Amino acid sequence: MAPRIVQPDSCDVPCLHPETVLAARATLLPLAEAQDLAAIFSVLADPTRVRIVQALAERELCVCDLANLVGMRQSTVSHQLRLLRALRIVRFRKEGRVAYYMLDDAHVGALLTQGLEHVREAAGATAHGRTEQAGAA
Amino acid sequence: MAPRIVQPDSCDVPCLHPETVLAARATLLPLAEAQDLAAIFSVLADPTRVRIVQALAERELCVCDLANLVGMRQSTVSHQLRLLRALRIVRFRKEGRVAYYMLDDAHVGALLTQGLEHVREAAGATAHGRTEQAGAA
DNA sequence: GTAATATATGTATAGATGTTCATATATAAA
DNA sequence: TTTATATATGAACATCTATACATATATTAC
Repeated sequence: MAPRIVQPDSCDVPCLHPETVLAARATLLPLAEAQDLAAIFSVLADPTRVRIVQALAERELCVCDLANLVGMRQSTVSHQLRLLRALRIVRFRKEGRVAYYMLDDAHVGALLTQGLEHVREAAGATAHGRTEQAGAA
Repeated sequence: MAPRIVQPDSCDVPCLHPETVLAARATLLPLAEAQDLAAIFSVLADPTRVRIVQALAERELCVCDLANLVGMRQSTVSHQLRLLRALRIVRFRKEGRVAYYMLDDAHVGALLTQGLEHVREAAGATAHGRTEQAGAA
């Protein structure tokens, strides 16, 4: 995300409203916190993971069932589950050689639900990347 | 996000619990919806954008002030603002040659707030990308 | 023991992303 | 008109990411 960490002493442009910036800086999220936050949202920033998380929010599923559900390779799903496990988003119980995954983070489930409401409200007016040309790009 | 769109007819692995999968498929998010959702979360999946959005949630700021605030080049901020504009997350008013940006999407602001609560609750137990190795990626 | 199978992991790769520099555009000032 | 400046945009580049294939590991069945 940060190819070249240059981060100049302050900036390359002059500050038009130094006092406003100073005030804003007082409530600016610390970088570390911004990174944590970004990390959480990154979890749901992928359609496949969104589906996995949403599916697991309703019932536990084994890996091959998940693969069938989302229509992707077992290894693909396994990689995503590893990521979700590392972030404590999901956990699993093992029964013989079958691993049953379930959600382990109510936060993320709640975020997903809230996001879903927004998408359904907006209903194509806002964040589409499909038919509409998503803004004045 | 989908380098090779292979999407086999169903899957490469057998289904251990066909009925469960069938049930899950009934409530599975349609791909389009999952993509919209992922797109929204992608907005906040970057620390710089998180900071920009959070700052603009409190007050309007011009581009160069924002650049100073987040410690990045003017062009960098401008590119991010373009993205945020395209997704209707922010809007701006122009006064002379100065562009004052402000938040234009309460949804995203709310998501950010909710996410922030979670981060502060978890307080380093969950989604860090710093000292802990946030995932064996 | 061997064979079968569910899951995990190593590696490769195409595509996406965030940042930068250089430059264009637009507006104000002289 | 010329100059200065705030913002936007084009292009390049390093890095990250999501997927796939191949294979390893673990567990059950034989």
